[in-house]
Amino acid sequence: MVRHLAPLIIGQRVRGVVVRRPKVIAPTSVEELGARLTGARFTSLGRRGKYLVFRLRRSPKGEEFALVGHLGMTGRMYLQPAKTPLPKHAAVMLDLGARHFVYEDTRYFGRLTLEHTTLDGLGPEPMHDAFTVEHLHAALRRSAQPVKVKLLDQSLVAGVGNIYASEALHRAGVSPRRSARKLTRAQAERLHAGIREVLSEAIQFGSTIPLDWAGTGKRGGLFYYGQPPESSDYYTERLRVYDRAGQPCGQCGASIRRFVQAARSTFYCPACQPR
DNA sequence: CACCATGTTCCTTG
DNA sequence: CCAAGGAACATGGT
Repeated sequence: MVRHLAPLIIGQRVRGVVVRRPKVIAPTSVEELGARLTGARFTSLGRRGKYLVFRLRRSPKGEEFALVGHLGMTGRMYLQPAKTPLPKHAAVMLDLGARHFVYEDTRYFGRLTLEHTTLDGLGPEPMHDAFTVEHLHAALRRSAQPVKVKLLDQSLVAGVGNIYASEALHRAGVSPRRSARKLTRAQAERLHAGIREVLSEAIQFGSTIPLDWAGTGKRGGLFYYGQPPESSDYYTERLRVYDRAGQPCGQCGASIRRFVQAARSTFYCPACQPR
């Protein structure tokens, strides 16, 4: 998403701001967001964990400030022609002149705010050098929680969500039920590799297929993980366990199982990931 | 009607 | 102070 949006918005000037759901900009107020953004230009766009970090400044030599976005589970961010009406669940719209930047979110779990201190609590980027096997192993040792639950902790490593937590554990051959502190060094190594593999492939996948950035397609915009439609070369199945309960494991043929941990679904292969 | 959903934060309990 | 568990947030799909 960052790679898609960056060239579209960098250099663009915000002419106006419309907030339809004040909740998503909290604790920033509607007045504050409008005052800060109106007249400012985007200078860069980056990402930290699951957060998008927009940088803007109000004049060529003015001080940069950050606008932080998060998509929650159903968020979408895209540009559309200025004349196109806003979607039903548009949360925020930034008027860029000929085009409008739209943040829509059916469940309104996401954010687009000037508040950025939440970034300080994030763990290392999984694809950066700071995320080492040693870091992962040491961080896991401090908790008795099941390893799957710990992978969702964004202070341990930033950016692994519920889908990829199950996927990474399957690649590592580690049971999601295993207590984090009981992982061996060898398991931590495989999990470290599994996390990087699954994220690399997901990013590769996302940049290879024509994603529906406007979220208007049937398969819902940002990414797709269901059954591949009959006549499409794009949507080859890529998830090995997530949402595949009852289906055979691609590695061993055993039936994939689902159970609930910390109120989230976990999927695993009982044969490849024994307790 | 019941249950499920890609996430985070807040509250309570120990 | 911390860890852990559960509810809350809000809407739509099955």
